[in-house]
Formats: sequence, C-alpha cells, structure tokens
Amino acid sequence: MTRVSKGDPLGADFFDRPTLEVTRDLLGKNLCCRSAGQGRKIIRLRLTELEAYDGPDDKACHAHRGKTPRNAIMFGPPGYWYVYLCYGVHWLLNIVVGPEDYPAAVLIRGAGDIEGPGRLTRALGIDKSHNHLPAHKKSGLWIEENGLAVPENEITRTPRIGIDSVGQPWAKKPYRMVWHPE
DNA sequence: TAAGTGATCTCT
DNA sequence: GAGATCACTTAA
Repeated sequence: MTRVSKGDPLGADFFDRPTLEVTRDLLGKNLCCRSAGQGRKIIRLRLTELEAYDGPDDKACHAHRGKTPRNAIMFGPPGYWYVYLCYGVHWLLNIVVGPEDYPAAVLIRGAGDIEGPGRLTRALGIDKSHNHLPAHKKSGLWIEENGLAVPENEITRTPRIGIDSVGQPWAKKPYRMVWHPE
C-alpha cells in the first residue's frame, strides 16, 4: 500500500483490499467535505461508525442480486462514493471497496460527533451529486490520513442495523464497527 | 411505535 | 405501469 502522510488523501489502493480490513482501517480517518456554500470551507470529521457490505453472497449487500443501474458503481474500481436515497428521505453514503467486479462497500454511519447515516449526510449537504465522486483524491468529498492509530480495545463490533429481513447468517454478522475514543 | 417519503426493482 | 420494498429519522 502506498505510504500516505497525515493530511494526504488515502490512495486508491487503500480501498483495494478485503472489505473488513478496509472497514477496520477506516476508523479514525478523516472524512473531508468541501462545503458548497460561500467560503468553501473544508469540514473534517473522524470516522467513528461503519458497516461492511461484502460482495455478491452477502444478502444485505445491494449487489447480491446482481448489477442494476443503482448499484453498478459497486462493481467498478474501489475508492468511489456510492450515494443513494433511502426511504425516500435520507441520503446514505458508502465507499466502494475491493477489486473491480467484486461488489462491496462500506457504509458510513457516523463521523465526528454526528451519529446516524442520514443525519451525517444532511449535516454535510451530501446528496446524489456526490455519487461516483472519487474518495481517494481531493474532490468535493474525500478521506484523509490523520495519523491516528485506533487500538482494538476501543472498537466495538455488532450486527449491522436495519437488515433483519435478510435472514441468517447475514443479519447477525458483526460487520458494524464503532470506535469509542478514550 | 408508527408514519412519512420517493427512488428502485420486480413483476404484469 | 402497478405494487412491494427499503442499509432511516422524528415525533408522540
């Protein structure tokens, strides 16, 4: 993996690894968002809550029934945002991971002091205009190294939220990771 | 605890 | 085209 220093965007190859590994390593990284309004200020938030959606066999993964116009981005190269509207109300933010043609993504559920995937996107003004943007370089939305090492004992793993209907064993896999900073 | 909300997908 | 589904949030 390419070495990146504090403040640099994570390289595309950071995301080109096994889904759970990328999810684990994303905890504590900075989610960076260039606001669209006046001033174009950059907001930086540490990633605290993530969920892995891992490939065609994962029944909770949008791509488990094959490629559709919506989820096609997941079949593409890693390091790109996958943004979609949930329940007609909330934009949900994911990043595509793993090799091309392997549909996997990491859902960003919380960052900084914002908890909840729909709240996060609302707070940052993220919507479909961010879909397909690169996360591995300074676009309107990207992820930066910040030099933090998140220790295992500050990470909690739980089943993913809101996917009970997919049945076992996928509904109970501990693919949700939450960082509780000391 | 239940409703709001609308794109997306799977059938006709 | 119609109907079911849905990785959520809020107010009650």
